Amino acid sequence: MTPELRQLRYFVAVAEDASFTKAARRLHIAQQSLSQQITVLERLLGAKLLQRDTRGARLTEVGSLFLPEARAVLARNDEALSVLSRAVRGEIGTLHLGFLTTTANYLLPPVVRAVRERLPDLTLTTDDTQIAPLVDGLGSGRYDLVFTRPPLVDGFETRTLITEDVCAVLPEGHRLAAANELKLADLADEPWVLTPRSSWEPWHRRYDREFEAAGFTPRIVQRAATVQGLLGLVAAGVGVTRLARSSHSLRRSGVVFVPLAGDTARTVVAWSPENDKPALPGVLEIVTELAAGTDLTEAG
Amino acid sequence: MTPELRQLRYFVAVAEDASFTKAARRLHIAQQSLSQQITVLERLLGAKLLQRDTRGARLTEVGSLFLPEARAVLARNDEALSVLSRAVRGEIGTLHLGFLTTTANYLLPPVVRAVRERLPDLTLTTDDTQIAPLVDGLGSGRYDLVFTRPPLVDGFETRTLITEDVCAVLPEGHRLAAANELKLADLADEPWVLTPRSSWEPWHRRYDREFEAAGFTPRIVQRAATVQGLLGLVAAGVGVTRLARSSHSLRRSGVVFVPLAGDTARTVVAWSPENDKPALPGVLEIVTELAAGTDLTEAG
DNA sequence: TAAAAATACTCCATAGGTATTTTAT
DNA sequence: ATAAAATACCTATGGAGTATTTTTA
Repeated sequence: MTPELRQLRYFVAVAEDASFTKAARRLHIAQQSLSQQITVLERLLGAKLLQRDTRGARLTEVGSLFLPEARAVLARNDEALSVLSRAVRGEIGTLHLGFLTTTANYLLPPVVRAVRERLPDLTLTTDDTQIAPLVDGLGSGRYDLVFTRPPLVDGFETRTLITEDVCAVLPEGHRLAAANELKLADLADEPWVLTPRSSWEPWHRRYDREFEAAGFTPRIVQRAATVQGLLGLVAAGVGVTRLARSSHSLRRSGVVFVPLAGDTARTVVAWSPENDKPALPGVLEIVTELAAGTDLTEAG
Repeated sequence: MTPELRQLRYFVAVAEDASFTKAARRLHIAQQSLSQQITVLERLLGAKLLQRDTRGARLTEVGSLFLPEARAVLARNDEALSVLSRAVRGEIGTLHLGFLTTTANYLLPPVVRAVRERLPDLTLTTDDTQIAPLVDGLGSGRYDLVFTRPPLVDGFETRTLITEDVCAVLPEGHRLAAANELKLADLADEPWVLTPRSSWEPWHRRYDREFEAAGFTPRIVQRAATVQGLLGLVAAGVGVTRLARSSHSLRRSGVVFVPLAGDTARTVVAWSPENDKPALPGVLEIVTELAAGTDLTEAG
């Protein structure tokens, strides 16, 4: 049998006060109870720790060798509780961040920097990938927070970080390239390049509604899975497309971005409501403040 | 409130087995009791440590941060118990050795060497002084073991380490200096030098008896408190005295040691029967073996 | 439905309280 | 005679057991 922390605490108290009576007062228990507990402890350990006499109690040699040990066990326990408390407050731990490839470009560096500054003992991992594995990873717990573009799927919480213009993306020299602003309907007769439907159905369902609202069905001449791919096709004159303004940072030559009137795109941070990692709220707070205080699309 | 070691042990067991049922079996308690204790622990700590589902239990993030902490507390406790056990076995601790000045000369180095070799983690302090403070220190606890010459006073345990000849100490050129052996009565008419009675009454009471048995009362012409002092007086021709043969190591010129027939002196190690330092029996054993195996008076 | 954990209850071991005795100065 | 600890006895908290229910794959 091994002692309990309570008994070690009692022993340390008696040793410190060299008196059962004083120690009992300090511990808010009766002297008799303390006396009994120390007796139990000594029997448990198979060693006399204290020499009692009529003026109090003194440590035996074994007791004085054990005292620092008992203190160390209690101190280690305090340390454990302190680590736990930091963990509960979300100051330590690990958070896995996932970025949509197109947003990683400008979002990842300031986000990581801001979090590391405010929560230096929190370990962050980052990853950037396509929308489908991102959402999948959020559901499976591979990511705790993902930075992406809605719509996602039901069952996740989101918070909007950035709202930005959506632009028509035209090859340089295109007849509409000089316009200050366009409407989606202006591009009704253009050849289009878009991402494959399979890349993320929710996006494409929204596109469907928006094209329908603009009164046409786009003639899709080619598909490319990535924004870089789309930009390449536009630059090559294969067709036009429609992208958030910040995508401009991925390719600045051969293409022209013209705002589409009234068309905006949101960048959100999303998480699972079942994810109870204590660091989540704090990091969300940091990220929200960051987005409110700076134009993050400028970072790219 | 802070958890008890038992609860930490339970938590670690569940975490290791990822199952309340398996852990409960291993801990020899019912699953229901274990479940209840972990619930209490979690409420106590204000944190969910384990995520339960139908196939067992997994650590939450907070739980996995706390697990190594809990293990560390338990490990520190084991360490404390191991230190205690070494203390009880007398392998660690401090022992204060006191040597009678005249014996320190040849006894201290081999004793300290032998103890340090067999009990390397035992701290020894050594001191050499006159018989009176030595015996006083043994009673007050300032010394745990003293190496001295009997008789002491009642109330101490002793073990004989060395028995050696007692010699008449004569100045060089004395008329009896060439004898192989003398009797105490042969020195009845000599002028004597002795230690002061006040230095240690029990010795002097024995001297009284021995001189009486030899049929004379010595004519004491001078007193000196130390053996070195007596030897100086003898060398100066002031008088003769009587000392253990090993005292020869303190002064080899100007004096002659002639064995006194049938007269022996013992060197003992003494301790208080109230002294319960665990290291005492082991050190006594070592010292006794040392004395049995070597002629310690040769060391001087 | 099956396997695991949670809940409800019961029991009893023991921490802690009160009264008193013992011990050493 | 006093001050401290030990002892004896009582109470009640809570640890552990048994029976049962709940939950989820």
